Amino acid sequence: MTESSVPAHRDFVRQIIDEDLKTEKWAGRVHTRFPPEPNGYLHIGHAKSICLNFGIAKEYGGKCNLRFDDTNPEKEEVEYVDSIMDDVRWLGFDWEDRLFYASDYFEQIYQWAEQLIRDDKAYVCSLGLEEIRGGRGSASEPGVDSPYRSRSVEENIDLFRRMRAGEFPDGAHVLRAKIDMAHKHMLMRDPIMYRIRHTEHHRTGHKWCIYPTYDYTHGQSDSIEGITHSICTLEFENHRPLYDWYCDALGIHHPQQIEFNRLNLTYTMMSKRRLLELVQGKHVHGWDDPRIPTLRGLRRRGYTPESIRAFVAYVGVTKNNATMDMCVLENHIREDLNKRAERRMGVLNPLKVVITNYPEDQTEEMDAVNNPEDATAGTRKVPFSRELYIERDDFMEDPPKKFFRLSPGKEVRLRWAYFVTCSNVVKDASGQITEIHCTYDPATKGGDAPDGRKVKATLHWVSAKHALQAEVRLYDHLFVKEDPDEVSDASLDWKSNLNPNSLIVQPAAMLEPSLGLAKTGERFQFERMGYFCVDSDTQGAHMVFNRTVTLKDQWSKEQAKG
RNA sequence: AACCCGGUGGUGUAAUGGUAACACAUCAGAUUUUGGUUCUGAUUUUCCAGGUUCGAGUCCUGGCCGGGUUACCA
Repeated sequence: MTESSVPAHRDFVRQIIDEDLKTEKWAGRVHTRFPPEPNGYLHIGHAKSICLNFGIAKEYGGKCNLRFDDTNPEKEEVEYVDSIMDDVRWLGFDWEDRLFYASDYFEQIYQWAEQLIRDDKAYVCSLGLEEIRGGRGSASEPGVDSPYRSRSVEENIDLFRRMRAGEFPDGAHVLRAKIDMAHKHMLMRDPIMYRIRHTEHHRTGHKWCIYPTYDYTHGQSDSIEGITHSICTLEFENHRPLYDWYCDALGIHHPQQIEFNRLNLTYTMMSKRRLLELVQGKHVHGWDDPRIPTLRGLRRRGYTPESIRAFVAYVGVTKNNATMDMCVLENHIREDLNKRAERRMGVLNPLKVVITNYPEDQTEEMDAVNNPEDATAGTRKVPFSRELYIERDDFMEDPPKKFFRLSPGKEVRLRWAYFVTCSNVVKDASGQITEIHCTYDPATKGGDAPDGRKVKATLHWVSAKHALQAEVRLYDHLFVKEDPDEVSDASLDWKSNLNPNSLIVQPAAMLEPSLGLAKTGERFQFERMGYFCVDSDTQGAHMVFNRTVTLKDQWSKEQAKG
């Protein structure tokens, strides 16, 4: 599972590359690329592609390019370009000097289009959008040839040049490949190569008013960059014949397209379109909302790049439709943070405790271990005094059998401090517990009983007068269903499965004072509660923490059983 | 519907014609100054039917089921 170890198992993509190296298909070269369209933010599904492409390049001593697939000016923006570069770097990958844009190749791609026209493999079609669709036929019936299919090379070249020159309005003409209107692949029935769009492009401005389509751009871009293995997701499998057709028709370097399965996760969704809908519909607070699986969201939530890389390596690469359990992702961040995160005490839902036999004005500094998994993390001092806060869930007046924590007459350990026994429960007029009274055993200082007696539970606590009050945001699954698309009746859609409790804010959690020094992004384990990180909303003394993930919790499972 | 691709425990991934395995999840237990961590054990698997073979999860044929595609998006 560790990412440094060389995996014994070779997934099918690596097996293909092994074979290519053996047969010297590419003269020993391995060159991949990660080709995002800058029309949205990257999510953990993209992380799989990034790790695969950059990872393979690294393993084989090859190269991986970052290339923006920016052929549709209507949807693409610089904002996305910048965020994508930032996310790829954050994940831990480096494209060195190989930052490219498909739009850099527009001139070459245009010249190749003229070449195809001259070779009688492309023509300008002046049918309208609906007519083109209609003419394409259907799965059961072949399409019919466009009346413009037999235009002369001269007329095609003239028309195409005038398209480029801006003589025609949007939609007046398109350039189509001349393949076969009866082909069994609908995609091969004279696909569109160029469309007229009088739209400003985020990089080329108004230089172009005709833009090439994905199919007529992607393989050519790969070819120009000398890519050997063009790795993409399964939904492009159908496009491979076209990819191959263009490379062959042009007679240019012809990379091999390989398709792998995309990552799906339970209780969330990866669709760019739906993520956009969540953001624009204000169902979440932006692209970096810690509840959505964008890389920025996960980052803000407290996920480390290491944990995401390890997770992605764990899920593997196949051609199966696969949905990973969210708990597997959560286990990876737990595993990472268990080793690295220092422990602190934080009471999320405070209940006042008075140690009645503890001196009024006394304060003691207790020694606390920072990380039991890492001796080099050292220790810290935690102030202890007569009035404390403990977790409200750690006390029950009338506990069930398997409840080990504090209840009347029961003795528990306060971590790194003393054994205490509950002597009294104080309630308000409505019967709400307002505070509890305990006595402590001075002989148990530090948390060990010299007489060897045991307690069943250890509680975290914070000294009331030393406590740092902070806002803590508790996150849960974005959706209540494993599969957000599962709805009880057809009038409902996936949004009806949004979890109304995916964010619960604790405005006044009580934290141990050492946390006041924590910086934005810093991660801790709040003992017994989970892993937390300092949110970017932190302003001076007003600190905000995000819960990355809870600790595994046997007691909550016990409770769920009823 | 057509075309393309897939079906191995609950989930994901191995086994590359030779004993079906690993991880997570679930359950039970041990250890524990976190009901965390760690450790031990248990439960549960080759879609179906034929064929080839000494031998099939793997190869072949036919079915069944699931997904993708059928855009002037990528």
